[in-house]
Amino acid sequence: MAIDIKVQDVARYEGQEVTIKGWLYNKRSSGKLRFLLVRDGSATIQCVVFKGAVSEEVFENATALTQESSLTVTGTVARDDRSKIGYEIQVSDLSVVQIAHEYPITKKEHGVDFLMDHRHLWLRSSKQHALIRIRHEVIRAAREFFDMRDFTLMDAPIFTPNAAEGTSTLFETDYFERKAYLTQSGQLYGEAGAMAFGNIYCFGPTFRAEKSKTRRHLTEFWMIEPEMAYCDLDQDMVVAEEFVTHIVKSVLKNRRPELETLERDISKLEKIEAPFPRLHYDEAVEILKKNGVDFEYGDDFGATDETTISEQFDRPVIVHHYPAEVKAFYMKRDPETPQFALAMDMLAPEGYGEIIGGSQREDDYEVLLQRVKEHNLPEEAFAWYLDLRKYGSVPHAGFGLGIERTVAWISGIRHIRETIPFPRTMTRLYP
RNA sequence: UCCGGCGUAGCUCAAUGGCAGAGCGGGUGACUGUUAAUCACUAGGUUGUAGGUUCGAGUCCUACCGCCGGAGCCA
Repeated sequence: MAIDIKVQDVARYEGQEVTIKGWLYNKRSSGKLRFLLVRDGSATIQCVVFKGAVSEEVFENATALTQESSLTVTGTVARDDRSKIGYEIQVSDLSVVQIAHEYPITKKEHGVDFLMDHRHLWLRSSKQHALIRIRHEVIRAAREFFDMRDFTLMDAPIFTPNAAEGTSTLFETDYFERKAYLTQSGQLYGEAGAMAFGNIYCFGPTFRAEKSKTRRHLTEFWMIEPEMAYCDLDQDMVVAEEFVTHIVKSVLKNRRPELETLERDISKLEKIEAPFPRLHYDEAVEILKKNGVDFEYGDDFGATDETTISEQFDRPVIVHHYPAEVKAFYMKRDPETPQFALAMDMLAPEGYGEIIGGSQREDDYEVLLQRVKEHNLPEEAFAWYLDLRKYGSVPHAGFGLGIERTVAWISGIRHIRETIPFPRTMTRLYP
């Protein structure tokens, strides 16, 4: 009796009769032979149908199979040096589940728009398969990191009544005759969690209505955001660099074949080790000046500035102490140099840009109230947030890591849209 | 929102202002070891839309639509 197996486990069944359930990835033929490349989601294996070894009906069925038809195959696992995975299956029986219609994605090249229109099918191809599995590992490792350190998972709401940093980039929705906005960040709620549990993290989708059309932007992206009570900026940076190191090491350990499928230069990832270089804003500006960049002191860094800075290092770099003027209202100012915020950004190497943004939060009630007013934010909407400073306020800090940018960097792919199953951009809402 | 590029067969692309083509995919057939198999035959077109210039427009001009890349903003 044949055993049901997953293709990835095929080596354990050499010489045995097995059954695999999958889809036809490709088919080649030569006279009385049919070579069926069958994928089952775990891996792909070549199944050889020889006319003399099967019934006439089975051979006819094998001949009639179209690309992506679903089928089950029974046969003997045999070692074969010509196979990329070392094994193939000599077919004894085969049954067709469904003959696929003409499959739109062919073995030849396709344009991005066409592939994105067929994203639901494109996910079956080897490169997309590898990317989604690396994404899974990044998320698994990220949660593992905080779980191991006894952080409590406390997710933030998606519908929010107000904005953390201005309303211009918010998606507005109808909420029973009121307005609600899709969240841009779980952070403010995370701060409530930190005061309740000490250390928490939240993980979920966030939404930005920015009219950005670059390879680093999505309108819907996933963010993991720890928030820690009794934590200052220095401790925040230590957690951030250990966190990113853990994620990279996990992907190297558990998803090496996928990195190879993507032809990632693995040696670059092997250099990622905490501590990361840290630059005060002033030092980062110095680097820009040295490289002849035209930069106005006091501004935030643009995309090309970030690339110039990160190119100086072979691992992620943390820039801290940004001018308070360009940063969010909730960030605490450095008591010794109040023109700077206790903020930090982590820039990924190889020009992948900012993957982490974080800060120590303002913990003084009067100062925070003043900031809310200065930024013309509705005071009543932030009453609950201000409460956190009235009832046992403590120094606290946190950060957010963008999953898709992290996956893009680790995978070495150019565009962020392939790092999420169904990307949402300014121009893409289908499928 | 601004700047730049592209739009021709199901897909990827050709075509000096002068007969609209190839490869892949589809169909039919050949082949006992193929690796994006190969070979032969075959079907497949309102050249993004609307105007304009011209004897003649896929090609030149104008507008619009769609997509791509970048800037700003950000993770």
